[in-house]
Amino acid sequence: MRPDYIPDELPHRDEQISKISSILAPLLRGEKPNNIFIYGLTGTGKTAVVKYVLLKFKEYATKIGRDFNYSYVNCRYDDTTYRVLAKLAEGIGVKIPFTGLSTSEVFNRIITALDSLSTSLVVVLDEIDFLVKKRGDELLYRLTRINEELKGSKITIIGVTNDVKFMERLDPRVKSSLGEEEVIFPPYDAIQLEDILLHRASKAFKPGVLDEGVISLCASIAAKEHGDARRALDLLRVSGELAEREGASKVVRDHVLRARMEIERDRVAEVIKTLPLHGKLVLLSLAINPGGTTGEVYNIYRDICKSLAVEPVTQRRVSDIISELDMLGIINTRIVNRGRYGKTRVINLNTDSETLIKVLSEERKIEAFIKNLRSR
DNA sequence: CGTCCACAGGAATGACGGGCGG
DNA sequence: CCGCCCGTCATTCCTGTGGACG
Repeated sequence: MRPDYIPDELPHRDEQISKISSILAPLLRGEKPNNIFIYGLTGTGKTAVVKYVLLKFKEYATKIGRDFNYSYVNCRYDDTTYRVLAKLAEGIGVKIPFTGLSTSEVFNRIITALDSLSTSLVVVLDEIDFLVKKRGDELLYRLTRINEELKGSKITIIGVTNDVKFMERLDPRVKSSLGEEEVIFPPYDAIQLEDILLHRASKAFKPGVLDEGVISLCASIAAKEHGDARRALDLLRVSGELAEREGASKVVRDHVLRARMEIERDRVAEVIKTLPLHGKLVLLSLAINPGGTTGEVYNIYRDICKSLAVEPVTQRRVSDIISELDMLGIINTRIVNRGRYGKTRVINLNTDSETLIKVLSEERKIEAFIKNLRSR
């Protein structure tokens, strides 16, 4: 049930699998496939499909004696030019020290190795938007042009992202090269999610331990949250863990509902932990006064700052903090025009305010303030 | 029909701390 | 190893805006 598990069957992704396969087919004839750009929201199976297809290709290629190599790089974790290149080198069996070389030296070593190997290298750049956001598209540009320098081998790039606007930020030359082929992964609907869950559950759970309706409940909850299969699987897994912890003989619907709460609380707690102090204070103001406008929230925020003897930030900054909280999915904002009474944002919580306050009270500075608040 | 409210949100700039690269 | 650069948080100043009100 873990998110990094790659199943041997991927329901409802046949279309994407066959499309990617046909794009990569030239590999089996020893030719260079087009570069591929893959787009889809989180939990739509992008990574699993790409890994799956490459695995199958590798198996088959080995069998028919048409070998090729591939490297998988997750740019969220390997977010420097050096580390991406090192991963890439790893894919063709070139050892690169974890530090000490200049990037151009690594580049040269890769080129030399590729020339002598005369193979095809497929590079998967997962969450490629992270790389570009941090380093720009220079590396991408060089990678797309590398084939011109190579004699023996060819490189194919598969870029994966969930950022819609990603392509717009690219250099046009990189854009046209990377976007030779595009594959889109639509979100799953509730019925498809149910299928996926059934499929996985048959391997992870003993027959009969899942009560009736448990799977469809997980599926419908996840479908409402943008058809994210990872969320659906997490929900089922945590439900199971919850039931196990309690020594229950069956996983019932109630476990799912509680698992949902637990996941939500963990997620919120995780986000809040990394929030800067003023982010937390603004969130506290929001929890005290849900449904308020920016101005109202700012007044409450200032009061909180005063009683904590903290210097408040400007309203401009608070406005940005609210936007950030919105992006993180903790709150919901809506811009309203109230004519004579101005234009502002109405802010609603996405999470139960009690939960928020409970999590926030773990912050030392805020703890006392909340105790005080409670006693009134 | 023009005003003006209550902000949204862009641009320029700066302090600061950590990590990259030479 | 050390300086510089870059990302983050923040300020200041600013222009933009939909519609109720007079």
